[in-house]
Amino acid sequence: MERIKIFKLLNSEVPADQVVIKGWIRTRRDSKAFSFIEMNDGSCLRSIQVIADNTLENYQDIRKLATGSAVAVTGKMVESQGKGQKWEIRADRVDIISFAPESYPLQKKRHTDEFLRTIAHLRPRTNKYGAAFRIRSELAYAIHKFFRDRGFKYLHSPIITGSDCEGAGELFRVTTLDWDNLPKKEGKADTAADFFGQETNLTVSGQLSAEMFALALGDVYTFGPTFRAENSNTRRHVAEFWMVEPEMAFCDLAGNMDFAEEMIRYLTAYTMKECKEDLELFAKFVDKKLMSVLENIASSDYIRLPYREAVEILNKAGKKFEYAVDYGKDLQTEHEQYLTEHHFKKPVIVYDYPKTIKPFYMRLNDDNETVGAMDVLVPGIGEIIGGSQREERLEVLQSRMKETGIAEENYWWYLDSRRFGTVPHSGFGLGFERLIMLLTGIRNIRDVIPFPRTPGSIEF
RNA sequence: UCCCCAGUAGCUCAGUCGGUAGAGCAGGUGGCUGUUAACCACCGUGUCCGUGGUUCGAGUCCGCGCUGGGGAGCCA
Repeated sequence: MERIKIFKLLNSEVPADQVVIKGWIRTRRDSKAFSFIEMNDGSCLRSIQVIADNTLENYQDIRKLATGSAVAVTGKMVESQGKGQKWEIRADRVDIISFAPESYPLQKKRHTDEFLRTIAHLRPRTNKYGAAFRIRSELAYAIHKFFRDRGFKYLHSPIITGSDCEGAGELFRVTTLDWDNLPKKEGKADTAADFFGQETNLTVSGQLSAEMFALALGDVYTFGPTFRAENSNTRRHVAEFWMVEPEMAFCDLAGNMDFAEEMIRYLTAYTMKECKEDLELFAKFVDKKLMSVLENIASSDYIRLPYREAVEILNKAGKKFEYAVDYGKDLQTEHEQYLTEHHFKKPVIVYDYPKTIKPFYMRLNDDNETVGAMDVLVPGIGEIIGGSQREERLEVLQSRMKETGIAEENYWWYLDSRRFGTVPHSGFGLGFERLIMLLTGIRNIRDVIPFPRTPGSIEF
């Protein structure tokens, strides 16, 4: 008989004569005449209750089943006599697939997130992490659906790159050179002898590739892993994370902001609808205000605020910041928090930043002083999206590269796009893990990615 | 990288003024009950993160280190 998933059984309207379920035991409660077994197969948050009668031939072994053991149960699904659940399985057979000994680290009680990080290979078996990673999976699907419904093409941008896009942080070097016997040239590693004949790194952004394809396919997006070798130790940073980067031809900054807002709203509403049960766990145990936060993000209009006005608001705030608010400096965490959590109490899109604090590819505004950049800031997380209208004018781009010390010869192909049929275009990057944090209320990024990579830590 | 905090049983923690450690949960045994992270009784559990020092004596005080966490910077 074919196995049926618990998710399907629990949502059934009618009883079933014979079903087979396979999963892991969460807890067992024994009676004189029978045992209650809570079984979970990961298909949903809820477990199903199995009644194992003491007349079963292997009942003595069943009594030894501890939390974490794997079993296959064949039986009838009937209405539960007890309170607390609609259905339960009356077992005709309980086949033990494997035992989990008492050394199984997960107990039927709450563990700290810190402890669970040390057993990241087992934590998806807990309610909380199971829910988080089901939501992660649903969100990945929702992202593809969102773009596909809007005619976007999915671009696979390279993971190994020779270019240092936007100098966005430290890079991970990729090499096949023998580190114990490094070929040298003039005292330095001879990168010409390396696999690609030059220095190569893991990508920090697929943006430049995406721009090339936006100017061919119209609207594209990338969605894949990204790497930053920054030595940052915060609850919002990991060295390997996933980024969503749409790039849209014939789109200006206003269109870019509209699209970013639409996307976050869509993904929030999608999660509220499709991940209801799992979300309720977070609303109950992680962040009591989660549902009203999500409601706010899904339905309110986001504030649009030029950088200059943001600085004015902060200066008039009458609040003493640790870092002074100064036109020409980037907004600090405390400034972003003030705007999103105190002043507006909703997502804020800050745009038109001074060119001095932004990379070369952002479009220069007519004031010759600011660029068409935009950051979406959300309460609790801070920057979740960073994007811009790209500089499509060849000469302006070239002079910006000169100003910022970027060598043109490495970007000849990028400049080609401005030589041949250049058009206004825009795009942004959304941190996938930060989105999951926002939607679940989980406070640490290490808890929304299966196996987090942080400085000095890559156990799994 | 900087600042702050923490590290005691498998897990979560307590440990007073410096006198060699104890609760709950988990585990084991028995009982009871259509139970709900069940309940009751009994049983076992320690490199007190490491290292050096102060002291008659250090889980406790001091130095250094390691690990974890929070905050900042950088950013998504």
